[in-house]
Amino acid sequence: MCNTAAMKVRIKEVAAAAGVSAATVSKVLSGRAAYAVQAETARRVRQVALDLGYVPDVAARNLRTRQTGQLGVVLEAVEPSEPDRLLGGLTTSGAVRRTFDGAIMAGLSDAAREWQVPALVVYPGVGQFQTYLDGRVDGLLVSCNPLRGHYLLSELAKLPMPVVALWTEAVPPGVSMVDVDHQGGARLAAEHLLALGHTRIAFYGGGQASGVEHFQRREMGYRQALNAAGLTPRPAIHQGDVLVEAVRRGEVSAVFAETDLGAAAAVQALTRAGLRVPDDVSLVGFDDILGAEYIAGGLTTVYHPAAEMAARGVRVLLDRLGGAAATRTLLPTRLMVRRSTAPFKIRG
Amino acid sequence: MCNTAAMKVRIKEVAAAAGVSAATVSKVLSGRAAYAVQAETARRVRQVALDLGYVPDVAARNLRTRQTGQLGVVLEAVEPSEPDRLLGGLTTSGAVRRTFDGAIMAGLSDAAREWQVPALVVYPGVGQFQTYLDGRVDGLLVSCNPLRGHYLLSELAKLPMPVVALWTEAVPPGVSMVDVDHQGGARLAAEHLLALGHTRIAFYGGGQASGVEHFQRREMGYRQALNAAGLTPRPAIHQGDVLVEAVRRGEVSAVFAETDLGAAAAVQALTRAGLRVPDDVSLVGFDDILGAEYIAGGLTTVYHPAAEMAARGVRVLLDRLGGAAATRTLLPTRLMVRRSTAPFKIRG
DNA sequence: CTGTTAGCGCATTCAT
DNA sequence: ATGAATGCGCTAACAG
Repeated sequence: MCNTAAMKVRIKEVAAAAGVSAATVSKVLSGRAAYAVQAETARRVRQVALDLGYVPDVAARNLRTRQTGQLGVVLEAVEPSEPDRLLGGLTTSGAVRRTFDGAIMAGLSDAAREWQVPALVVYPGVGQFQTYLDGRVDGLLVSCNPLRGHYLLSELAKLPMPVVALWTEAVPPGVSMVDVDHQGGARLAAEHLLALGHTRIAFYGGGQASGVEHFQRREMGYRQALNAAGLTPRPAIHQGDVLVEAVRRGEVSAVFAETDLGAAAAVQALTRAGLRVPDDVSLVGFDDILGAEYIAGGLTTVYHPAAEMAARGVRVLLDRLGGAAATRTLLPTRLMVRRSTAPFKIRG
Repeated sequence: MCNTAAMKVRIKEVAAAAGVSAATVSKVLSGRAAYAVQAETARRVRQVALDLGYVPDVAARNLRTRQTGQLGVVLEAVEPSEPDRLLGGLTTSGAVRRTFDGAIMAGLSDAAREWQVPALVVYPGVGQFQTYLDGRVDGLLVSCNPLRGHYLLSELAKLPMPVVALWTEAVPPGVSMVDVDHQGGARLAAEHLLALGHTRIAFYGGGQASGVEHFQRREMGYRQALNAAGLTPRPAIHQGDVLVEAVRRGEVSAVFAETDLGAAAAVQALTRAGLRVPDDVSLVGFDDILGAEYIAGGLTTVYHPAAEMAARGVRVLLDRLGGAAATRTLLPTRLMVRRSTAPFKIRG
């Protein structure tokens, strides 16, 4: 039976209805055994609280206990009017990060549910970092913008609360970090192409020049795999027409694109030039974006565990709140083999 | 100068340092002119507060004022273990809604920033709807899952706080609603094809059977446009091979796909059958998803203003908190003409 | 115009 | 094992 009147019930009313004091109600509902309330009393209090639809007032509790159990979420992606910018040689927009943020929120929510976090608090503006001292949250999860995360992080690190950075490996001391293993994922992609017999493998993307940490790591992984196979990686290709020429000349039989969107752009350039994937050239992407199964009839790509990363971030933050030291975590990726890669064969 | 020690400063300390009472500090920082504090005193107080890095404690303020200024966000999409399901005849996964939720969060954040909402509160589990009575939020924004939104909404409508539903038109009385004009968008798509001279236009998707409100509206818009042109809409096509056959037989020269993902699937089926877009058949999608410019070399589609919808939701909720009545809003869409549509011509 | 007083609702002493 | 008293930090009402 729940009170359908929906008027808010106070602890005093529960106490009165149960014939005990407010203190006892508080003790019972705290759930802590240390308080030692008689079993029968506890049962009755719980029943009455349920009947009355009692929900403890969070503001009062937070004021009293000086903590909230709430975790703050800083989504840099949702900063105002992010200009379109060049990523991996491709013009993309805020849409990329919005997609990413959805996965982040899903992961955070799942983990919060699992670990009984009562609420996630999203501050709309990053604003003054002092804002985070308003007592709304006990700790902070920061989904970093690769292009700007570092300055913000160094500010947030000064706060007297634990901070966990997501999606970057470059964090100040004392800040925990959870990132996807971009380098390892890139290695997986390149090794897949090597295993198919390809030796002329190009990296298609913005390369080091883009200045994006993740993309640099992806390129490093690619180079690492080729080096390990005794091959000399060729310089990254940034433009579709250059790629087309290289394939035409037989200099390239397989391509690892920095991102799935980059792979889609590559497919478009190749297709317009009359080249086919995977018949004329094999192609691997990175991210496994929505729709990847429709790129080149099914893009082989590296799954990017964004939601899992966020979920892990919650766990890491809770551990820190429990007294653990700052940690560094790299999440493994997974190769999704589809139809855009094929064994190497001499072109006829 | 800001206090780098980051120890929390209380209102009393600000008051002492400024040589006034705590009440005066409160009045000054409230910003309300009604309190009439002497200009010089106010200036001094503000300066001291800044110097000391004073940030008012939210828990205390909320307890005293009995409100928080915070808006609750219910993202049904991020419920646990959403199973993959059939949407519009296509198997999609939580990835679809994650993408959507990212846009929602971006829109909410932008609007919250603009309208000075201090924080958005995301409850991890939908749980008991009574939970929302915990005093964390003054009102609720509900991003509805088209397949389950209605039951939850009817529960939330009972809460003694304003509720704004996003992404559904079917709301209980007293609940405000903001949705995208799916029907109008579909009309735009169909009218575009009609204007290009097409008369044999198919609807590709799950159709009424899918039970998804939005898709039903999209199909209705399509039928409306065809009827208005004096044409009789043919039954929706749900499967790629059926579509291929219809095109081959010349029964269909243009397709309006329920979603961009559906359009991508159509492209795949058509391409495999040797049919080309737009040479053999024109194609319009809906949603303008990330990567739409790479579908069929650039998919003509209807832009789905998810972020704008969310932003409007914030405004609507704030108005309700200000005393306004519940409202219903439909957001206009926009046709994105790219390269997948071409004028009708007899096939050679 | 400014200060004093009095709680908001709860969790925690410390008595009993 | 339970209850009375206390105060978390702030703002609203009132007095001066």
